[in-house]
Formats: sequence, C-alpha cells, structure tokens
Amino acid sequence: MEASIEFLTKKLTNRDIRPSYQRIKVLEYLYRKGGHPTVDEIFRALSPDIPSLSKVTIYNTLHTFVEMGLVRAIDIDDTEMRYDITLSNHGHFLCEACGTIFNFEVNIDQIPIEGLNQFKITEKNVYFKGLCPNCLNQLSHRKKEQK
Amino acid sequence: MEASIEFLTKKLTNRDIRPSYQRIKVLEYLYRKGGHPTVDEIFRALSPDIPSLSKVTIYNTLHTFVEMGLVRAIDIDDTEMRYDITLSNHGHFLCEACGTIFNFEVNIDQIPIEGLNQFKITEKNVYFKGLCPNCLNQLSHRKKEQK
DNA sequence: GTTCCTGCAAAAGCTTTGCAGAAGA
DNA sequence: TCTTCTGCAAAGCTTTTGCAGGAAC
Repeated sequence: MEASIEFLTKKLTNRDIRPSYQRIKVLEYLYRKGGHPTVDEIFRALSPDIPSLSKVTIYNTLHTFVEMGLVRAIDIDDTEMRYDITLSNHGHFLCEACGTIFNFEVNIDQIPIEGLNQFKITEKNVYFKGLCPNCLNQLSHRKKEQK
Repeated sequence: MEASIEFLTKKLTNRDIRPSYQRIKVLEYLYRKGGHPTVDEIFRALSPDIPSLSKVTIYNTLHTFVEMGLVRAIDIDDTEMRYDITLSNHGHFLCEACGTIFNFEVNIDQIPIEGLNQFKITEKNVYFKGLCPNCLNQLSHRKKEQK
C-alpha cells in the first residue's frame, strides 16, 4: 500500500493530528504491514529504528488515531487490544489456534435486527471465532499421523 | 426466572459440573439477576452471604461454566469480561454513557458473509455501541436547559 | 482414599497516570 | 513563547498461578 511521507502527513493533518515523527512511523507501519497489530507488535517493529521510542507513545498515538477516526480499535483478543487501518465495514475472524485475525466481508448495515429502535448506534462489530484453513489442515494431518 | 436449588443443581450436574455451594450461588445469581454481570459485580453481591468467598473462585467458576457451555463470556467492555446466562443467539448493545449492556435480536446465522468458506466457525458475535434511549433523553434535556 | 475445589498470597500482563524535558507552531 | 508531544517511572486493574487446607464422592 502506498505510504510516502507526504501521503502519511496528509492523512494526519486531514484529521487535525500533528505529524510528529513517531506518529508518522506508527501510521506507516499500519499501512505497510496491514493486519491487526497489537501495541507490542508495533513497538517491537519500530523500536530498532527509533531507539528512544516508548510504548507509552504508541498507546498515546493509537488513542489519538482512534479518537480522530483514523484507525479502528478491535477488542477481539482476550488480552490485548488490536488496531486496524481498514475502515470499511468488515467482520473479524479470530483463529483460536494461531491467533491470527482475518477480515471477511459482511454488510453490517443489512443485518436484520430487532429491539434497537430507540437506540443511537455509533459502532457495529461482527466477530467470529474458530479455526483458519491452515490450522484445520495441520490438525487433520496430525490425526492421520496418529493412525 | 426460576432458580430453585434443585433446578440449579440439575443444571450443573447435566454439564458434569460438581454442584458445590459456591457454584450454585454463582449460577443462582446469574439466573436471578440476569443481565451481563462482571466478576466484581458477582463477588460483591455474594460476598455478604459467603464471607469466605474469594474472587478467584468466581473466576474459576465462570471459566468452568463457559468451558462447559453453561454461560457465554462477553468481551464487549474494554476492561472487564462479562458473563451471560442467555445462550440463544442474540446481539449485544453497549451504551457508552451508562455502561449498560442490552440484548437485541439478530439472526446471526442468516448474516450474509463472504470469505470464510474454508474456515471452521465455532462462535459468532455481534455487538454494537452507542447510546441507549435513557441516556439519549438525558442528553437532550441537558441541551434544552442550556438554551 | 483419592480426586477435585476453595481461597490466600503473590505474580503477571496490559494500560493509564504524573511529571519533566523536548519538540513543534 | 506557549502549547503539545514524548518517554521514564510508577501505579492501577483485571486476571492468572502456586500451593495448602478442605470438601466432595
């Protein structure tokens, strides 16, 4: 995905976020790497390039990004929060064997619901859990070996 | 909701869970109170009746219940896990003002999705966030007062 | 008698807070 | 100059773990 300094800086200033070096680097990582990284993942990836970097800054940065609508916070993992640069409506699938989170298409606005007539909805989430194809394969191979 | 000792004991033994006093009390609370209590909520409610009760036991008990399919764990709150005795398919709505969680009807199996053909799905969750009617009312009243 | 459960104490792990110095406008 | 940001240290919180005594079967 494109992630030039100019592109990243504009993304930030468009949302009234000062384009500090750390923020640009975090945003760059989110675009470059994609997926649904944790704070720790981002920290470990950027730390070598920015020796002075603190985890607190990652927390601060991501809070700002979420507040300003630049990224989505995903609370699917039991222990750590995850962050997603993809804003379009989609669901999340957590593989309980390998921990990977996959996106899948779901038209959230078309989900038929009942009982929320008087409610103001600001956020919709769909998340599934189970086993991804990779882990399913490995499991079936193991079973064969045991025979 | 009915919650006699016999009923609760049977619910436990049906799932191969030994009906200890603590477990019966926790299960009774879940049936009686309903809703989506946290560990701390349950602990504070039962502690007066069971002075020796430990929070660890609540954790242990709920883990067992979830593992044995007696209750559902809900990870909608950012900080604390919540537990739900209602097993039927339904969505959860978190009011970001008062923190209350509401159930709503959603036929999860009919949600049209794409991209999970090879996946084994074991759990489906739908949760929304926003403002409940009560909090919406209070907000509009405050605005009127400010005029 | 043997297995399982409870609860104390402590630890673990993620996240937040207070604050001083640095950077940016 | 004045506001904002960064990062260290410490604290806050929920949850987990180790272990010894007790309960259940």
